[in-house]
Amino acid sequence: MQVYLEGLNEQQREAVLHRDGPIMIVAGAGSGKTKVLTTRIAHLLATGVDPFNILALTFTNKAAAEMKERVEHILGNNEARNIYIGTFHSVFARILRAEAEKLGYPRNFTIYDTDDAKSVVKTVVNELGLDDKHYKPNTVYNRISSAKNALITPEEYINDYGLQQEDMRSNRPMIGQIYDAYCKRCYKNGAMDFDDLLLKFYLLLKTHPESLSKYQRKFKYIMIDEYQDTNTAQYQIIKLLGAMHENVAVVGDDAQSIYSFRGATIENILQFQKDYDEVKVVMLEQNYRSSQSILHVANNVIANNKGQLPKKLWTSNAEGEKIKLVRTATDNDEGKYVADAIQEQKLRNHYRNNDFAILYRTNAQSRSFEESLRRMNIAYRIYGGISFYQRKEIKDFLSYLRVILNPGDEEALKRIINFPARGIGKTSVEKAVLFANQNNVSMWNVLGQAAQFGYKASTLEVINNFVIMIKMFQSELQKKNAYDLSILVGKNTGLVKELFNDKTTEGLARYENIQELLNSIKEFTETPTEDGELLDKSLGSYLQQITLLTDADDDKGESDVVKLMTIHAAKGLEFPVVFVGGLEETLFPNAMSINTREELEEERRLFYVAITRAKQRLWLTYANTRYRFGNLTQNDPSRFIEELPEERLDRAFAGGNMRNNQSNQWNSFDKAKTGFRTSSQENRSATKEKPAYMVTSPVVKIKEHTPTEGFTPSDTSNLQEGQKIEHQKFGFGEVIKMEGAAHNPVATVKFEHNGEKKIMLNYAKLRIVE
DNA sequence: GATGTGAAGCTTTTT
DNA sequence: GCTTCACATC
Repeated sequence: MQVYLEGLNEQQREAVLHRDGPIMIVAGAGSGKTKVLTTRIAHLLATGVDPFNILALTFTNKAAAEMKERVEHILGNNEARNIYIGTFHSVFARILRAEAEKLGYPRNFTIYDTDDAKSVVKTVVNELGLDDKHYKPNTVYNRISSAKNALITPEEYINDYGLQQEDMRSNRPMIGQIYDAYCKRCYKNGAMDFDDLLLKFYLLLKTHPESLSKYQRKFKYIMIDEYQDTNTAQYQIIKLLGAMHENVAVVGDDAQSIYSFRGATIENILQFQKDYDEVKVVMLEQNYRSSQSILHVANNVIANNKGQLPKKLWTSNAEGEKIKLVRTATDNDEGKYVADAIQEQKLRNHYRNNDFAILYRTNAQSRSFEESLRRMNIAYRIYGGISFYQRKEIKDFLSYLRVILNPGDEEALKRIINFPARGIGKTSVEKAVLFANQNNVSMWNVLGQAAQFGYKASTLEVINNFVIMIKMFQSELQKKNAYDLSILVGKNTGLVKELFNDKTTEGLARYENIQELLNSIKEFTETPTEDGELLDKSLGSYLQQITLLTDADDDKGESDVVKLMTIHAAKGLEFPVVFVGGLEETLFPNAMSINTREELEEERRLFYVAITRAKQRLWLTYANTRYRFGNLTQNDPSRFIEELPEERLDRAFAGGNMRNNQSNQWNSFDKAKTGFRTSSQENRSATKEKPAYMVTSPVVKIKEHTPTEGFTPSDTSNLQEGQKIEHQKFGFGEVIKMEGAAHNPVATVKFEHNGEKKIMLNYAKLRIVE
C-alpha cells in the first residue's frame, strides 16, 4: 500500500482511490476534507497523471496555498508547482490574460476591485443623468453583480420581465441601462471586475470552441473545494470544462453553505448527482476536530434545518467541557468578559493567544472586543474590514502602476492625475472625461492630444508634463522589474516624498504603509515564482497577483495573536478555543435575513459553521443592550439559543464587574424558555455600575425616559406625519416629517423633552401611541 | 485648489 | 458611533 494512504479512514480512502468519473465527497465539518483532496491529487500523480492535467479550484488564496503545500509535502518533490491550484478568480484571470485578445481586451487588462467598480457605477449613473442618491452605487452594483453571477447579460436583463418588474417595484427602472453602460465603460477602460473573471471566462468557453476544447483537453482532472458555495457562473464553467472527461471531483458540505448573498446556490451540490450519469458519492462523517460536546451542540442546531443531505457527524474525541453560554449587560461587558476569559484560560490551561478566535456576525462588532483586548494587553489581529490594498495611499500608489500598464484605466487615471497636486483640477478632469465621451476615445487619449482640446496654456503644460512622465515610466516597462519601476515611480512622482514630509501620526502611518508596499514588491521580485510557467517579475505580473489578494491572505509573521473575524471569514479554519459573540435577535440571526425560511436557514448554517470552528472549548455570548448606529438598543436573545441542548450548556451572567461573576449566577427568571424580559430598571442599574473607564463616550445630554410598562415596538411601515409615538430612550414625541428611501425611511420626530431627532425606522423601535 | 466643517450615510456577510 | 461626502471658506 502507498504510504500516503496510511492514516485515512475507510471513506476517506474510498474518495482518494476513486480515480476516474465524477465523484461527490460530502465532507462534514472537520472530517479531513483537505487531507482527502490533497491525498487524492498525490494519488493521481502517483498513478501517472501529468500535473499539467490537474485543475484544483478553491475560494480563498489561503486554501489554495495550503493545498499546494500539502501536496508537495506528500510527494516530497516540487511536481505540484505545475498543477493549476488556485482560486476560481485567480486561475481564470490567468487564463483570461492569455486569451484576452479573443475577447477584445488588452493583455494587461486591469482587474477592478469592488471599490473601483462602485466608482464606475457612480460615474455612469451620473452620465446617464440619473441621481446617485436614488441609484446608489452600492445597490446598483450588487444588482449588476448578481446578474453577472447568474450569467445574465445587459440585453437579457433589460428584456427580462421579472427583473424589470422588480426594478419597477423598487422604483429603479433604469438599472438595466446602467448595467449596459457600466459594461461598456469597463470594456472601454480595458478592465474586468471580479464577476467578469467568471463571466468572461464562461463566454470564452461558450463562444470559442477551440478554446473550450483546449482547456477541456488540458484539465483532465478537476477538483472543486467548497462546492456548496459555487454560483451559477462557476457551476456552468465547471460543467463545460468537465464535459469531455467527466473527471470532476467536488467536495462540499451543504450544511456549510453561507454565501447565497453572493449568488451561491445550494442547489449545485444538492443536484450534483443528477448532472452526470453515474456519480460516486462518499460521505465523510467522522469529525476529527471537535470535542463531543461541541459536535453534539452543532448537530442539534443544524437539525432544525430542512432539506439537508442526510448525514450524521460523529467523533471519537473526548467529551470535553460544556459549552459556556454567557449573558452580559452590555456589549462592552461582553468584550470585557471575553478578554477576561482569555486571560484566565491562558493562565489556567496554558493556552497561547494564537489558540483563541473571537467570531461575530458583523464587522462592526469587533470594536468592543478590540477595546477590551487592548486594555488587557492581549495581542490581537482583526481580519477583514479594510484590507491593506484598499487603503487610500496604497490605492493611489498602485493606481500609478495601473495607469502605466493600462492607460485606458480611467478609474486609476482619475485618482492620480492630480495627486500629488500638480495643477490639474476638477474642471480640467471633467473636461477631459467629457471630451473622451464625445469623441469615443479614452481619457488618456484626450490628455495625449490635449493641445487639440482647447486647454489654456498653463494647464496644457502641466498635462503634457504628466503625460511625458507616464510615458517615460512605460518605456521602462520592458527593462525594469516591478520593484525597480516602483522605486522610480515613487521618486519621480514625488509621492513618497510628500508622505515623508507629512509628520502627523496618520502621515507617518501612510508613509510606513507605502514602505511596506515597496517591501512586498521587492519580495515579489526576489522570490522565485512557483508557477513554473513563467518567471515573470514584471509589473504586470505583480499587479495581477495582488488585485486578487485579500486581507486574510497575508499572514505576515503569523505571530502569537488572538484572531478576530466574521464567521464568514472563519470558514475553513479551526481554533482550540472559540468565542462567538452577539447571539441576539436582529443581529444573529440578522434582521436582514429572517424574512424567508431560506434566509433563516442560511443564518443557522452560519451559526453551525461558527460552532464547528472550535476544537476544545466554546463560548457563546450575548448582551442585553448594545450600541448600534449610536443608539442604545435592547435585543432579545437569539432564537438559536433555544436550539441548544440544555444538558451541554453552562450558563452564566456577567455584569459590569467580572469579579462578582461567580455569585451572580444565571437565575431561574432568565432561564425561562420564552427568553428573558429585561426590565429597564435592571438594565439601567447595570449601566450605572459600569466602571468609569468603560463609559463609551461623553454622554449626550438626554433626558432619560423610562418606557411604558410592556413597551412593544409597533409596525412603523405606514408611519405618517402627525402621529404620536414613544421611543425607548427619547420618550414621547410627534412625527413632524417623513423622508428617506422607501426601504430606509427616516422620521423626524419632535420629542417632548429631547428636541427634534431623526429616527431611522429600520433600526429604531417605536411604539405608535395614536 | 486646499483645508475645514457639518450633515448624511451606514451595518450582513466578500472572492 | 464612525466614516464619508458635499459644501463653504480661505
